[in-house]
Amino acid sequence: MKRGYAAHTQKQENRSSGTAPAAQKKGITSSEVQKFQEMIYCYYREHGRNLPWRMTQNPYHILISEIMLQQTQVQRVIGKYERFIKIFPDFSSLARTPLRTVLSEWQGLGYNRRAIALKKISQRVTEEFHGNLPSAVETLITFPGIGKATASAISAFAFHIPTVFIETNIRRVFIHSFFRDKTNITDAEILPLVEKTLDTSNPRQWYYALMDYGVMLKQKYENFNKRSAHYQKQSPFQGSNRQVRGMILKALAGASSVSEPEMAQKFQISKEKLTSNLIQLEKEGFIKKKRKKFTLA
DNA sequence: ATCCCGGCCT
DNA sequence: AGGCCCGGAT
Repeated sequence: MKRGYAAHTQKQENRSSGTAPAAQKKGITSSEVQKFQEMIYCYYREHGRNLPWRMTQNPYHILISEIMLQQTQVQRVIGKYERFIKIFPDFSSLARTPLRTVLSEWQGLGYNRRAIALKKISQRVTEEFHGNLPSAVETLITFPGIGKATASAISAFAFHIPTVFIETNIRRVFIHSFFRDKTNITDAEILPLVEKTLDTSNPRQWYYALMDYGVMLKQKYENFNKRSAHYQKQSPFQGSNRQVRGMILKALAGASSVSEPEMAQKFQISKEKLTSNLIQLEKEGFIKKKRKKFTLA
């Protein structure tokens, strides 16, 4: 956990307190803002994580990392990220790569529709934006697989724009620091605090610090996010369609084509369940059926 | 069992 | 607002 941090993190000495005047409107004083920033940055100086996608300003690399990191733990992304950007070095490369090749590389990350989204994003960036990823949140959210959190993160990390957003680590920090004895906390309540405490002089570093602090809180305490109004338990994986879809795509990524009976034999699930999942995957553009055999699209 | 630097569809 | 989409590490 203890590790050196990148050179850019040392620039924090002379950051301005540009958010201070606005902070006094809603229940948090400028001195409270300053104290909070000090605490977060103090932890970051000691324990900040040095992650591969934090070493770059390349919008393509940051996009890949942000999509991979959606509901996927850092440790699992690290290995995949470096290999992925080596094999597909830029937007045009990913845009012209067959989906089956991308999906093969995606194996193990989960939520495979993200691979389709990345390819579509790459195609549109290549065709419509001359290979340059837009920097504005309002534009980024028009791409498939990019919602408000991912768009804001990309905008802050790749373009140094002081966007305001919440993801799971940020949420945990604010619940812990500002809503100690409250339950059912909505993101709408948290968002103004995110805005008021944001270090607008270096949003990239600030959000890195905030997230690292949130990771620490989770390791050290119970998960405060259970007090979020948006918290919900995940449905069981065993026996789910997610499991079946994963098995199908894994089988097709490892072979040129597989028939439905072959899959039924291998997976040991009901024919109805297999068929409905195959149909759904075909509808979503993952797979194709040719002469009774299925292949990746 | 629980969670992950969420998005999308209904 | 609530359900679903993946898979692995703890």
